[in-house]
Amino acid sequence: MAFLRIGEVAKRFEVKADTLRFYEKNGLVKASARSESGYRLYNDADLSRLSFILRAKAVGFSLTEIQELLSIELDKANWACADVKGMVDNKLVEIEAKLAELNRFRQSLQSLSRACCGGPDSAEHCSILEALESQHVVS
Amino acid sequence: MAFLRIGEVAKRFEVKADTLRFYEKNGLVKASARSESGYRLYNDADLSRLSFILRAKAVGFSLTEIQELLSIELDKANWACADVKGMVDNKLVEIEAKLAELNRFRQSLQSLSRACCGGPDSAEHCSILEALESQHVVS
DNA sequence: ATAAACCTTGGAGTTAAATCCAAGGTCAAG
DNA sequence: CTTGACCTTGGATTTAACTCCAAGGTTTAT
Repeated sequence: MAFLRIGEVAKRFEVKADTLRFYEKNGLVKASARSESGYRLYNDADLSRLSFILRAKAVGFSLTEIQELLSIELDKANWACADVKGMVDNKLVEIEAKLAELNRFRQSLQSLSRACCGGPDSAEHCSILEALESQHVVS
Repeated sequence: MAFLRIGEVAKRFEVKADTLRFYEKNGLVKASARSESGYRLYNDADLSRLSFILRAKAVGFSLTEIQELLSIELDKANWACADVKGMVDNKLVEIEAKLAELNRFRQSLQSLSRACCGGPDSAEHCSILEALESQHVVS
């Protein structure tokens, strides 16, 4: 169980040290120890918590939502399984929706990419909007 | 080709009229006509453009990125097919990555949901972090 | 013909999520 | 024993993306 200081952690996860302090201030990750001189020391558990946060952020969750998910972790004993399951299942629904939209978007861009000759000709006929309109679903 | 005023558009797309004016100010969608008295009038093309913007936003693109994609549309004649294809293919790579991450996240939450009894018992053993750790990929 | 519900503009305010700054303490290397 | 790279805190600033406000013009329903 090696301890890392904030700069090292920042480098590994490609975030600013300031961001880590910001996360700590907002109750997202807290270095579980301090050196004699007050330096933050992160252990493996801290790092997986951070990893979770960054991954959740990458898929579009806000810090508030992430905190909510992590709060389950904080005092598991005071949550009923049903609560946890409900919460997680809600997030799953959101994720499914995002996944569907993302797939749709990908399809559109793929069909555009295929339609586009890719050569030096004018892109007169490469229309993103046209490509997307084929999948259009507005009232 | 019916024209809609800003309030109607706002209602249909579930955004604020202010947001539409904001998008116009930032070069994202502009009502293609105005009434005698100066009211914005949106036509179908405007609406599909707006639809594109909102969908792109929903899958996590910033307004700047969206503007970039739409700028292709603006003066297609001055772009080579290769430029467009390159740009679109870049976005596709980003989308694939996001999709992969989202899938990974979903898997984790699913396995957590399955592991969680869902009953009234204490959630002592429902660990989001544990669930995610099984898929952990940090240096 | 007037109230209620729209719309206009310019500009100010808000929120989330950082990011930066200043003033100072710590630590390893030469 | 000092130089340079770290770290600390509190607080200010920035950026994106809205969101609101004030003062006033327009439309529509009664």
